[in-house]
Amino acid sequence: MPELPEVETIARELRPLVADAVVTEVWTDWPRAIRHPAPAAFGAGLVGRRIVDVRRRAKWLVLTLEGGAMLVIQVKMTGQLAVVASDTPRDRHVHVAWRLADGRELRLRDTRKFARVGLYRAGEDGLPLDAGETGALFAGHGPEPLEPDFTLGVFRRRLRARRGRLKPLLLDQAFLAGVGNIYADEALWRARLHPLRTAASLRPPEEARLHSAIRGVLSEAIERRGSSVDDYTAPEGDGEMQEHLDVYQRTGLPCHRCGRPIRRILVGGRGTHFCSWCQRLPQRERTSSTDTILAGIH
DNA sequence: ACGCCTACCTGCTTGC
DNA sequence: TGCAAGCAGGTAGGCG
Repeated sequence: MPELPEVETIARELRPLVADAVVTEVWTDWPRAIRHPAPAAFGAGLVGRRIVDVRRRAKWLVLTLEGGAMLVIQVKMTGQLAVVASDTPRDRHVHVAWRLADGRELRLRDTRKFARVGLYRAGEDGLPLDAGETGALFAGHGPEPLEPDFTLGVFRRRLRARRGRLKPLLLDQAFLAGVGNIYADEALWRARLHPLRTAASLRPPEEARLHSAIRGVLSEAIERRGSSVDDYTAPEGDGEMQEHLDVYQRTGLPCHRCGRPIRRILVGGRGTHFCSWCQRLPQRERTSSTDTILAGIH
């Protein structure tokens, strides 16, 4: 499922494929995928436009168009983007397609129809002037974890302002942009922190380990072109990070540090993988609610 | 602020 | 073997 490294990989691979291409027609069989504006205006606003750049913000793809508009694509769980010759038959999971003037077609394929697209006018520094009902598009997102301004000091201040537990916090896009279920579990394993630890309880070295683990695992995953688990694939094919994961979907398999079996619990309804030896929950942070979670199956 | 719930979806896995 | 229920999770919205 695409998180920051997967969306970054899609953006990097899509950029050379569609830069300079001109949209000539927009097709959809699932108008609900179009978040803004109404489907007719979405199509009309795109036809004749040249794509000048493809970037990533959080888990969103942003295609900059000539003339100051942005085509925004959220692939969410199962969305895939590909550029193919227009006469290639569309399978039943292709729900939005952008025909290009050179005979190719950009396609959004999504088995679960969770993906969303939108067309916005680009304002200064990339913020939309007209974000429709969604409000300022990226206003609710936290910092980009790989940007230089995401320093340990910044992370520390944000952690100490929160009272929740680490796992749900890392998944909160308002706390930090781009981390999802895979890399939340991987970062916590690398930092040797239990997913049920509370953010504000971390000691300075633990905060530093987590900061470094988040950046490290996301950078490595980008180098490996993302984790191809379930439906994720990039425009140039599958990534390799799935072969280098330490805990995600490794329930029962030996921990790469200590050899003990990886455990799976449910935290906030999300499957959570960790090593109960390497990532211990201090006695002082145990409560009846942590006991209940830890007593769950797997 | 936070945790918990539901909804959106469908393919795959599990259980009977 | 078949069929239904359960599960997966990114994100938004609602509630307490």
